[in-house]
Amino acid sequence: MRTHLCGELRSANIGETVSVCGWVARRREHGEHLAFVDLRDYSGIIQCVVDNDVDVRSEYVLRITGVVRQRPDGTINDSLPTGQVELGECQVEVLRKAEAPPFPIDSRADDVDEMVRLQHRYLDLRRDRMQKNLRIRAAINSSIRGAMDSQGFVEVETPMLVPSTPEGAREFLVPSRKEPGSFYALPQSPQLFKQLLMVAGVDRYYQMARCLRDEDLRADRQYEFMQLDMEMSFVEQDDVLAAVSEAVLSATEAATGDRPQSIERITWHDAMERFGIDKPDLRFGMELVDLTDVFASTGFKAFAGAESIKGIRVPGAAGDYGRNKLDKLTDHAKSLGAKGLVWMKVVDVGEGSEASGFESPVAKFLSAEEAAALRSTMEAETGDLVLIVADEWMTTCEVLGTLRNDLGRPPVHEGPYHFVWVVRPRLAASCVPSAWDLRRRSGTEVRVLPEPIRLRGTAARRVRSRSRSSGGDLGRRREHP
RNA sequence: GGUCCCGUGGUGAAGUCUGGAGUUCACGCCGGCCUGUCAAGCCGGAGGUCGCGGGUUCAAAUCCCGUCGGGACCGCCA
Repeated sequence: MRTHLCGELRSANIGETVSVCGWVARRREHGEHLAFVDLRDYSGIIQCVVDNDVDVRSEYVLRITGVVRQRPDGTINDSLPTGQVELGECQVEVLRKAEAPPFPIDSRADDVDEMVRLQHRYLDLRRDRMQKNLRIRAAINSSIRGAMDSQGFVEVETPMLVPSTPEGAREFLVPSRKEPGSFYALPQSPQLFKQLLMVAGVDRYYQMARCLRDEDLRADRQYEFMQLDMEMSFVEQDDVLAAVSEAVLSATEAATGDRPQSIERITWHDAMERFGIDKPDLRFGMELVDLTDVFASTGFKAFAGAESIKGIRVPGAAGDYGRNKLDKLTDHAKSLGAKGLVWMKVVDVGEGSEASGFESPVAKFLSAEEAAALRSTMEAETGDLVLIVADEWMTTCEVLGTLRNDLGRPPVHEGPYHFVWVVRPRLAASCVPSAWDLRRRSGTEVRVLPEPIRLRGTAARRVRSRSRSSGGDLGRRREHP
């Protein structure tokens, strides 16, 4: 019925007689015997030159047979991949007429109420953006399956109709026909039964699993979503990370066209030290800088004796922050648990300027040596804004980590992606054994490190753009851990 | 379970606080003009139970109460 897709016609096709099928994206009339029809299919748009007495309107389904020809000088459209050519001598066959659509079938529909889009889902999905979403998703799933298959994983689907499990999110319930009053539960996570597969010797299992959770919605949360679930036998942590990394890198390549070199690894402790959060966004700098040594013997009361003093440098931001905004930042820091926030603007040293090189309410409490050491340690330059917190280690890290994200983070979807494994998570909130507050589930294999006593798990989580996107752990499998 | 916001021609908004004729803007739609446009241009036109119900008022899109629908957030989310 057709010889080409609309979006694939190029200069190389000039002179060929082709047939294309698609929907009328737009019609531009120019007089009695000239009109342009933009025909659209999932691959793109091709401009067709037709006689104006042809009765076609928006979203009519057509088959057009014509000759590919170079567009006349001055009429080339660089914003279209097919913009060098057009279809002439067109024979137009109306396959199906259409009513005027309730909303534009292009990017303008992004602003239309979602309920309206859902009422006419077939029109919404006809849009370029939605077509691309469907195809990217398919490509990602395919690449993940390829990566898992090539590493010897066996895809096994686990049951959807199961008994309820006590833990976790609320489950959707399905009434039983044969036993009135009884219900099946739909799995809120796929790992039911998968350990059976390990015990049975399947060795490597995976599943593109649908998860169903009957929890209240949020903008980024749905009742159902997909997870890559996997389980491996006879392995150490490196084996697990390597296997998942392969799937992640393949999926990224499928989605973006670029394959990251690798996924770097950072310990939980380093993540807190450098970024103040256990899911750091590595797309930008502004790392936390430790200043505890700089102020080890300071006379400034707010710093003296603090367990941890750290700072972040906001490049060139001094001019953007007046007293009012800085007061709000300080209040924000306090609401996050800090005792206070010290801000310092970096100014020129020398004639007519602050002798310390800092403009700040607390500059006068710093010695010349401390000011110089602060400046060099922070690698601060004129015009920068330096924010300092002195508190208990965890508080210092978390407060500055939050400020770092608030002040420096790019928009969520701004690439390139920067993946990182966070390993050796801290399992307890306190280092005092009597106050241990276990933060992860009990199945995790625990290694107790000496001096000082800290619990370290073998769990790992993968982070992308500050969002946790995967996690897991090595379970206890030995008689005596 | 809770807090807040929004429902106005097919679409998106303004009008609501401070009541006074269904008023306005952009897009779309219909008709006309137009031979190189490309989210074409110019001229004209049609199209609305202001979500629904009740109340206040001489008068309600506008104020009050209720209700339905949608959204954001809190709780919740191994």
